[in-house]
Amino acid sequence: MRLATWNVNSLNARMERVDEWLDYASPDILCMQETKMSDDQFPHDHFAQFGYESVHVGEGQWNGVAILSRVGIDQVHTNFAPGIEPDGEARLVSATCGGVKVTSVYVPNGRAVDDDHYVYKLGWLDRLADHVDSIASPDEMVVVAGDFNIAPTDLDVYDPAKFTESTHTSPAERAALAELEGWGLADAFRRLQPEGGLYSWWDYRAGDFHQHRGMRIDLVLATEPVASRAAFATIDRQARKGEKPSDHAPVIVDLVDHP
DNA sequence: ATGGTCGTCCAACGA
Repeated sequence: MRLATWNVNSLNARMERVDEWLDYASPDILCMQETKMSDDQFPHDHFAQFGYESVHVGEGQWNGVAILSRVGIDQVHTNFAPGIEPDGEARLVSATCGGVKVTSVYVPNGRAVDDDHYVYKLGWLDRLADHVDSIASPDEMVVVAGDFNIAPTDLDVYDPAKFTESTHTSPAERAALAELEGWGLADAFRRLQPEGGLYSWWDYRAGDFHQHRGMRIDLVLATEPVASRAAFATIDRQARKGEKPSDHAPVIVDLVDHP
C-alpha cells in the first residue's frame, strides 16, 4: 500500500500536475493540503475516473484539505473530534481507508514567533493531539500526514543557523511534535532515511529549489503497526520541477504486508 | 548586499 501527502498549493492551479502525478506515482491513499477550494468546487467525479474516492474540507480562497483513497473511505471527521474546540479554518480531515485511520492536516504556518498566528499554531497542535487520541489508539494503524509547517530537527533545514528563534524550528513547535511522537506517532520517512538534507518544501523565490535551500516540513506520522510495515520512503523532487510546480513535493511511504 | 515568486484575485497579503 502506497501512502502519500502533498501540499498542492491550489488544486485549481495544480490540476494538470496532480493528474500527471497520480498516473505515475499511483498512491493508494493521498492526503492533500492547500486545495484553496470550496467543497462544491472539489472534483470528486474527476478523481473517481482515476479510481479514487475522496473527501474534502474546504473554505474557498485559503486552506482546504482532502483525502483520496482507492481502498475505501469511511468514518469521516471534517473537523476536530467532538468535545474539542472546533477549528474555524479548513485544516483537517480524518477517515478510515483500508483499515488505516488517516488524518490529512494543514498545520497553521505561525508567521512569526511573536505573532498571534504562532499562538494559534501551538494551540492547534495541542488540539490535534487531543483529536488523534480521541479517534484512535496507538496500537491501531494510524497515520497523520500533511504539511506540519515544522522541521522536526536541524537535519531537516538547509541552514539551521538561519532559523534560530523562528517558526518551523522553535523548541515549542518541536515539543508539540514530540508530544505526538510520545503518543505513538513516528516520523515514518525519517525512520527509513536517516540522512539529512532531504526536503519537501522550497521557497519559489531566488532559485531556492535548485540551490537545495529547503526544509522537510511535510511529514507522515504513523503508529508502530504502520511504521513497522513501512519499507520505502521518498520525496518526489521530480514533482517540484517543470511547469507550474507546487512549492511542496509529495512525500511517499510504501507499506508491505509483512514486516 | 539585497531581493528574487507564486497563489488568491486586482491590491495587498499570505506562504
